[in-house]
Amino acid sequence: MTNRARKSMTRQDADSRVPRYLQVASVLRRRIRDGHWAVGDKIATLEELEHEFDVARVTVRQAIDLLQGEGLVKSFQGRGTFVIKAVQSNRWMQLATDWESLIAPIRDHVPQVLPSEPRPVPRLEEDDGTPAEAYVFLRSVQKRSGKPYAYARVHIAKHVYAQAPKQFSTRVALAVLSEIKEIAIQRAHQTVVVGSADIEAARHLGIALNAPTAEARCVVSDKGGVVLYIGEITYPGDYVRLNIELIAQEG
Amino acid sequence: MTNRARKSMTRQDADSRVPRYLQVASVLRRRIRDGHWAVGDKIATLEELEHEFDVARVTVRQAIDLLQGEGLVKSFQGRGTFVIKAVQSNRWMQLATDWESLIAPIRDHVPQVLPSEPRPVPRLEEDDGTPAEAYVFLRSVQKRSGKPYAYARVHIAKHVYAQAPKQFSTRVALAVLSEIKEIAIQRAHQTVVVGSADIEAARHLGIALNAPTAEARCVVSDKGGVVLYIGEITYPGDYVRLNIELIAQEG
DNA sequence: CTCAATTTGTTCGTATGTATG
DNA sequence: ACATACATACGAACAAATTGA
Repeated sequence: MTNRARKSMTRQDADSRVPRYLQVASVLRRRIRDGHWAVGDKIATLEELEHEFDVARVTVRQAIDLLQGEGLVKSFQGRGTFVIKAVQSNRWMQLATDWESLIAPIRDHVPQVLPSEPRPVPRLEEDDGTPAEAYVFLRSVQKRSGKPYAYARVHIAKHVYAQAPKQFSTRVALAVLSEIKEIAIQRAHQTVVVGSADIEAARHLGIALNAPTAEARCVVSDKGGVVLYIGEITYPGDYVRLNIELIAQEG
Repeated sequence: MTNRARKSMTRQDADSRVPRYLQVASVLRRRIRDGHWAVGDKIATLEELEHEFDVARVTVRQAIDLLQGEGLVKSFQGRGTFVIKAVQSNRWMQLATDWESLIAPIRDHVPQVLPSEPRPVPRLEEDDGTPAEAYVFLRSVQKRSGKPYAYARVHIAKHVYAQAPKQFSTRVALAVLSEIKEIAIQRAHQTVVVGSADIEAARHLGIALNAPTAEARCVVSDKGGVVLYIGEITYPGDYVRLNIELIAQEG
């Protein structure tokens, strides 16, 4: 590698061994997605991009060839490279921030249940509550128009599961849970972190190993503080969006 | 590439051109981080990993060499590879879900203000409110023990900025905003999505181009529905954590 | 119409990285 | 550790198409 290339590297070196042309490609893809360049626009010239990213001509080309393969842009000799397609309109799987809006949209979803052996209950955190005596473990994939958008690993307290076993294996667990009259939910909370796809998640969501994901962990407990439900749900990173009202609008 | 390797690839092919040994390394790193293997534990054998990831032995070694370079594990001929260091304890920069807990922790933070030319106000969405007449644009980086954890681009309505210009250039804008008595905040909301670092963000946060990030967009408006503040804040993905109470616990 | 500037397309040689068996 | 194949990345030079003066 030349000195010039080295110079532009900082301490991200270690992580940043992702091929340069892929890095460049994603930045360009993002600019198109974010409307920096609209459909019909001419994007920056090879030379400009060369300088901006401090890479060789051929490397920029390689990136643009990728986008061209995706049908996003088209290059014309002597004229430039033009955006010919907008990207992703069906984005955003809304992640809920309150119980009702969490349940409502998934009430009628039909998860595709995956075969699963029992799995030890994930460690509960201080705050979560006290564990139930036994749990049933379920795994499923949720799809929307054929595309998977969520991979769920769910533990349900055995005595809860027993009240509607068929329901739990054909519908979204949280929806079922919310409908069982016999149980009184005292608390439900959710933690969301940015993660990256492990082998399982990559397979079930059809994304690359290590692709960015949002990992939600939802815990529901009853009046006694007993944890009834623990759901770990992985979403592809580019689907998820969270809306949070910090100070709510009045009327 | 051999047939064997090809076989294990699905449609993620396109994205998954990231070198295999890097993919393997991150998965292993993650397992250690998540406690799948604790300090002192022997991790899976080369042979097991070979089969799990369907790569050649040398490729697994390459991944393990990386971790060894990071001081995470150590291999012993004839014995196996052992975890010798836990990873990341100071994780989690809590992202707030209500106004008070958003403000409180950053009240005393001292942002490092970056030079910046004026920038057009980002497009407001339907829901956001009506724009003010003019905005002041500020950029800053927030650090914690030397490490940057947030890169902020902020627009503040000019008439608000004018009430405490010095404050705004030395303290976190939201904190200042919340203290100005003359203005009545009617609404504040925040949107969080999973993104990836562009050139700017990568530079200021010291992470790799395209590394996963959390992108928060916070909008504050006054009684008249005029937008006083628009903050776009980028966090490194592995710092951010959101806690959401869906059904709050009572006393 | 010609000329120069701009911009993409193509090719060569070289070096290093990745991955297999 | 070795031999092999292919991918990534650089720089540089030149070709070909387009545009506008």
